[in-house]
Amino acid sequence: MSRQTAAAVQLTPSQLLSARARTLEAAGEMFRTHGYDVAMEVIAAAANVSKQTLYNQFGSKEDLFKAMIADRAAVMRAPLNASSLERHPRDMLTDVARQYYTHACGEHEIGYYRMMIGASQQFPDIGRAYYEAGPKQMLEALALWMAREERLGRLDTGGDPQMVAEHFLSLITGHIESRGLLGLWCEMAPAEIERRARFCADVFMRAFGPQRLMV
Amino acid sequence: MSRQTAAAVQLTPSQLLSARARTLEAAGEMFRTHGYDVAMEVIAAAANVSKQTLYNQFGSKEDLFKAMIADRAAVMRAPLNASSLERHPRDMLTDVARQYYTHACGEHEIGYYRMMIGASQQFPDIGRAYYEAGPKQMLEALALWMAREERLGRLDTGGDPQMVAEHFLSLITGHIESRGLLGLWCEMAPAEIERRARFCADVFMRAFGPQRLMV
DNA sequence: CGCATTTTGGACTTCTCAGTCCAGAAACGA
DNA sequence: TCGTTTCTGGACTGAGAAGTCCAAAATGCG
Repeated sequence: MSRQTAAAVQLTPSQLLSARARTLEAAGEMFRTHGYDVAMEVIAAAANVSKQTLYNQFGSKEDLFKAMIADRAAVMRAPLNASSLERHPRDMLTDVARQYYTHACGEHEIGYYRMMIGASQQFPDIGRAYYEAGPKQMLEALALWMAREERLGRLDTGGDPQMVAEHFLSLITGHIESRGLLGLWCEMAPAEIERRARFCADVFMRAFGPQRLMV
Repeated sequence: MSRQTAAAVQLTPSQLLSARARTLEAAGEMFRTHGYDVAMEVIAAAANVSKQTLYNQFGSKEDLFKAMIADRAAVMRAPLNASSLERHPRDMLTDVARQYYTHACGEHEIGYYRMMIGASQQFPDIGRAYYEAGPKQMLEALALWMAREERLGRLDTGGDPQMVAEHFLSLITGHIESRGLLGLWCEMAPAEIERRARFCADVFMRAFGPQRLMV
């Protein structure tokens, strides 16, 4: 409704994107909140575009959905930046957990995840694509880092960094994700985030720190 | 098709159930494999019943769905039986993990879980009901047990058995569940189940066993 | 057996939604 | 400025599915 005048008044970030990118973003938003069943007319309205244009640009609903997924995949990248690689394992792990609790388990992200899960029944290849673009990346980066730390004698994964990395991620995400997916959302206060992040790192260090003690 | 003659030949368990229970089971099967979007006609066919009967008995699709959920909820019960409560923590925890890997993360169960997640967007109260009938029960039983073990000096949860129980469940379920929900299913061989179950119990005992050592 | 209830199949209505068509408006390139 | 391309909105088609109606068949009960 304010599309014509907005450019003259103020440019929000989304208005700097190409028309196609804006359309994909709106589509993502609609798919996220309404599921795949959302009507094309609704998506068109949300994107401030006519239904015909949607079909001109993307061909079909299925293709629009897949284009949106592909667009999203570029966003999810392994958040293990080089700078944090040099820190002490405990700090590094606390940071990973904190990153997750702060950015990756909000209502939006869980909404996308829920949508992917729903879609993976209808389009099986989408589930795989999402896994490989998201969790798997993260997992591999973490396993690589752990293998290196093990060689440095700062961790002891018993020679299976892959499995240990897998379980560290589980430790962080498991329960929060379950609750979020079922729609039981409760925002975590910063203090709670900090407490949980430290807790995960502590558990991990007690189990895989260098001075392991058999119980 | 074989409904009329089967009774004379052989009674499978499902044929001993009441008509209503059989209908609900078939409905569950269809909802699980096709999602909430299955046509009522399809459900009727799967239940060997006419569409009209479905409406006579359940009123509407939504009501049928909710009746099916309520029926399922009775099935999921906390699998912490009294007998295993007396065992050493490590054995007990290994057992919990083994139970999960053996029974609770198969294609069927994950399918139901996926369906609940999808439904919880459409019917928000269903997500909560499922959580409280399933994961929450399990969690509370585990936390209770941990608190007792802590009083006996066989565990050291640092006074927060609730959070520790939560993270133990995460440890077991997290990654397997993620993969399953996205449709990446890979059956685990018994040896793999055993290895993972022991691994989880070991991690836990190293972190929360009585002789904790600060790293 | 005979009456009441339930089930059946299948036609029917109504609604929603993917996808198409088209004529006029807008945007764009030279 | 002019011609081409793209976008728009709104009507339209066709398919699929929820829910209803009904007369005939089956089932159950006294």
